Amino acid sequence: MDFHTFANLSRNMNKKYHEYEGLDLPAFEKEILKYWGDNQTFEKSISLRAGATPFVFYEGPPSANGMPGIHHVISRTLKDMVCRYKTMQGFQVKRKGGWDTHGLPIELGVEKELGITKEDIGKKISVEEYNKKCREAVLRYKDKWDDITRKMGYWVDLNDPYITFKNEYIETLWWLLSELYKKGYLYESVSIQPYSPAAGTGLSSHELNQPGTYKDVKDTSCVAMFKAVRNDRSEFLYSKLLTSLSGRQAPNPELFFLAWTTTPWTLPSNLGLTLGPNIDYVLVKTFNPYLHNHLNVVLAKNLVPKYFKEEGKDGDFDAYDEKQKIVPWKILAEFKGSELEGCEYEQLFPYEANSPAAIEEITPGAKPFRVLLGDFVTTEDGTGIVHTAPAFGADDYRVGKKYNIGILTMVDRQGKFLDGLGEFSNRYVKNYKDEKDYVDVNVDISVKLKKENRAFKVEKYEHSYPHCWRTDKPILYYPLDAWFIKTTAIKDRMVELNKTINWKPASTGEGRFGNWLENLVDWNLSRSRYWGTPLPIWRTEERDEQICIGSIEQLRNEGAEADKALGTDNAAILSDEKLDLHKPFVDDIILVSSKGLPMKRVPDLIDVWFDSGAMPYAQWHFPFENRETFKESFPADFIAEGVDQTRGWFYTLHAIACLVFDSVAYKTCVSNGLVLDKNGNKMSKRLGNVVDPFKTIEDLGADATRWYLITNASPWDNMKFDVDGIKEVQRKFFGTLYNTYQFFSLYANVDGFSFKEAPVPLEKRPEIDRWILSSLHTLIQKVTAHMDDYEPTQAGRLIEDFVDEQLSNWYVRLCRRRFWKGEYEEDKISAYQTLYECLETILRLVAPVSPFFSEALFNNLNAVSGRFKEESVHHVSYPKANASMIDVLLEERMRLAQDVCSLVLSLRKKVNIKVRQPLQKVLIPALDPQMKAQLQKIEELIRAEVNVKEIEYLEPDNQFIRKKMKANFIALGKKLGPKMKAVSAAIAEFTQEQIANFEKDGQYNLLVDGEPVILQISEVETSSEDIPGWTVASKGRLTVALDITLTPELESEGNAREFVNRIQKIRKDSDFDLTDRIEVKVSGAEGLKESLAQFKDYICAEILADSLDFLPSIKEGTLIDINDNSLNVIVLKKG
RNA sequence: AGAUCCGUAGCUCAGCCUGGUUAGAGCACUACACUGAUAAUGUAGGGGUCAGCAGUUCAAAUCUGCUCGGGUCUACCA
Repeated sequence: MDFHTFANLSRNMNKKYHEYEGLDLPAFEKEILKYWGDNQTFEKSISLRAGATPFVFYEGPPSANGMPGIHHVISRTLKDMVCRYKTMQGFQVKRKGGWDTHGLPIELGVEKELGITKEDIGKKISVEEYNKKCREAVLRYKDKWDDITRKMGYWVDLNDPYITFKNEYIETLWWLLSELYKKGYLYESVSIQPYSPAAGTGLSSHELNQPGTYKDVKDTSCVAMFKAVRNDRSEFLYSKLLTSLSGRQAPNPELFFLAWTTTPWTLPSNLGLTLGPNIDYVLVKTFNPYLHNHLNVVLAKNLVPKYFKEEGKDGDFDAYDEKQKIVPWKILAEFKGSELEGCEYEQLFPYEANSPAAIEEITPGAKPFRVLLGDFVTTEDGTGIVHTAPAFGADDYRVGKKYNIGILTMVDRQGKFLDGLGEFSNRYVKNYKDEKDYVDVNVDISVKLKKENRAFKVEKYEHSYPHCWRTDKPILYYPLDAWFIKTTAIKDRMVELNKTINWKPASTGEGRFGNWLENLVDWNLSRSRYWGTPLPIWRTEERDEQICIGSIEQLRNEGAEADKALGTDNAAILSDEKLDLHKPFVDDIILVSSKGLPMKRVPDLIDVWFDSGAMPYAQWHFPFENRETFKESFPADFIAEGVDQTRGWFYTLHAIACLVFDSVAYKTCVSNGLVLDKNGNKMSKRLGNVVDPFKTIEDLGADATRWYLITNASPWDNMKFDVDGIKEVQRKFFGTLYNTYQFFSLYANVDGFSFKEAPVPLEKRPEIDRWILSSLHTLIQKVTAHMDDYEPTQAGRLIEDFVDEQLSNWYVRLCRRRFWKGEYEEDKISAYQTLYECLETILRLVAPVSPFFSEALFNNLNAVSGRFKEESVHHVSYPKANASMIDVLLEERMRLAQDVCSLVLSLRKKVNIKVRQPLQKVLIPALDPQMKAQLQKIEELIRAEVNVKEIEYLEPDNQFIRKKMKANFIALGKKLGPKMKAVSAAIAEFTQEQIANFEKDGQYNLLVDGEPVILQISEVETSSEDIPGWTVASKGRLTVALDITLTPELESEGNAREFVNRIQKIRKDSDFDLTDRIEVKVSGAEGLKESLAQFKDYICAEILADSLDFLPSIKEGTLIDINDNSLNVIVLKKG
């Protein structure tokens, strides 16, 4: 393989096209990688486009602390392909790489490695030391990533990547945050967040979505009874009761609200009951199923059947006793949730710690223990009444705040009850400490409620509940301070801008992303971690003054003022050499407020997703540097990542762009699906079904892998990855293309074809050349349209079909003789030029998908022809379709020819006559003049291909063939409607005479169900059914009949052809060169002598023989057999 | 729980948007051919309740609804 030296050679008429020993894709690729490296081919692909319209692409930063997997290869193939395509289309496509370096996975990896937990940070290891470890860990696998990037042929600038932990990067983040702060979009609030008491840490949504965090668990659930206070507000309920008093009912009837919970431990923190304003509720009279006393309860009407058996409805209350299974019940009244708003109830678990006095102390002025209304209430579970503990649920918190019911957090951060809760004090609400004899406090709570006539139903309930993926313990929702971005403020704008984005597939944008935007909540930015971007907010201890820092310069200025006013030593921390905008250093900086008070940084870090979403700005250190570069590269024309990034990177990019710049961040977004194993299972290390991309590329080649990933399924469908599929691509597509190239170079080298002659004008080229060129340009048109539409799968499949079906199996097969026979003159040159153009164009078309193979072969071709001055296929322009070369009729009739040949060959097969045996005639009914004209133009080609002497056409009006008519359903269906069935049946029954009349008149009157129907000839399809006495085959409208009579003349020619075939085999077996002349001696060919003599000239021409002699006998010749005649031949190379 | 994608031959996928009467390809399998591209190619064959049910329609793989199965994402599942 020496193609890469071509650049150093001047063009040379004697230069040969490189011929290969075999197809070894991985070997190709190694050569090409070296070539690209030596020649800076990637860099030049950008610099050569200086001044061209930019096509802006953003690289989503991978995290380099894990190994790259095969799923990374698919999205990167997609990205690379688009960028290469756009480059070839004339755009300048810069691709700045990047690394995501902050965040939880990195921290956890480090903790695992060091064998520590979060609590140890700052104790066993200093924050400084810990962050240093993180910084070392983030780029642990960078080499592997760089390696796969290179080997898969992903062109991205790895020399100057953006790295999210750099001060410059963080400075841009701070600037963005300060912009948000100025707009009032950055605020602090208590929020209810997932929290792991076992680990003592809040959990990010990321952590909550680790595989296996949601587990099905059985919890003790309890329908608690909250006793309504009788007052003016509730009197209307009590009045319903009094009218239905019965004998056994106490004079002071009790009335309860039923509320369900799967977390009874939250009940001591209860402060409200929430009802749906539009939900129907009923007041039901019944008995307590445990204590059997009289009860009156309120619950949602829909849920009555869940708690009351139909048999008990309006049952006999007086006859009830405890042994009875059927509990009688009766609906006394019905009302909307809204009618109950403001009703009060008695606290369920009154203790010291949650006493009204305590509530008043925590939240002065709060009015707890009331009925509230909330839209989130459903009647799918529970009772339609939601027990509301503001501390332990986000909905609860929100509705609680709205009604000012206060907040009680009766559980501490270790997950145990506070003091002052009676027998429950200091008990863990779940078994967080792996205590052997842990008694579930939820059960005890439920038992207590039962005993006190406060539980209506207690049972185990199975549901999926989030667990801390590190400790495997259930999380709880817990109130924590957090900073938010008020994304809800610009929700409508985000929705509006989203509609301008070209999503591939559209459903990701409209459905998944659109819905997400519709249900937007404010972005919780806070993370209580160590390794990440610090929130740049400093404030006084009293929290009455705060500042958001937007640049390093501002921080230095503020720092210097503090140094002056407070005598701090910020200057040391902020010096150029020492500056590090991470913990713990930033936390050591003390600023000064306008009142002269010290301000400390709030301890929070920000969500890492903000890091990546800010990359359009931060990668250029905007606005501190590169203002122009940024302007030219925002927003992106194109991004692509896995669909799992919809709520990740796609969202954060969109949100920040909308918030700060009132713009989209990207115009087109391609989201690819997952890569599953070949059985459709998700790849995971645990299952051991992960595919190693290094091995795949090493074994099978990047090009075949890329081609497979692109063409096997649309990128957004989940793909079942199977290496056998890559092997198929290798064999089928690359093998065929390679063979075609080898075929071309074999003969082009023999004839010295180097495209030095002027192109043969199209009109002078034979039909088949014009056809393949027409098909080629049609292909270019379609492929370009698909590529522009980000539908590479469609484009790739079309190319595959062209290479395999059209170019290789039709054009080359039919044209073989033109390359090896005859002189080097116009027809042959036309063939070379045509095939050359096809190859060259295909290689340019596939270059974005399979960059290596196309580079190698393109350069091989170009090294000889010198048609392009560019040194890489990736620098040349993408082929442009030339409409004047497209001839639709020509393409149509070639399809017709292919069909005719296929039918004739199948007939030959049926009667067992070899293709080498010539036959006299094929009969084809020409159903209309157009069809006949089309067939006549390709007659010669058909005759040669199927080895028949003549083609005879049967005119439309001949009486010879039997015809068949079929309704044209599309045309007739609309016209006839319900009569369709009857008419189509009638048409199918037409006699030959009826058909003939129909064809003659052009229309036909039919009587269907007594009603006349006039059929036009265009409303039916005619085909020939049979030609009596002939062997026929048909496909659609096309029918062919083959004359299978073998005359002695034909047999004789057949013998001659067989003989040629045998001699050719001997030539080949003897390793003769294509051009070697031979002498042939034959003996024992008595039965064939006449045939061979008759076709001697033909035979000699075919086998390049100077003589063909018949001898009485031959010793040591080769014994061959032709049509049951055996003969002995000697084939000698001359000279 | 919600959203979304997917379900067509043993396997990988077309076809569905825009309904039309024998549902196609490739791989694999079987048989027979062909052979100066040969680790290729051709022809033929077997192989399908188009996940299921219901509806709309003269006509449904195709449109609608529901159900089931698989994947993913999301979740404030009380």
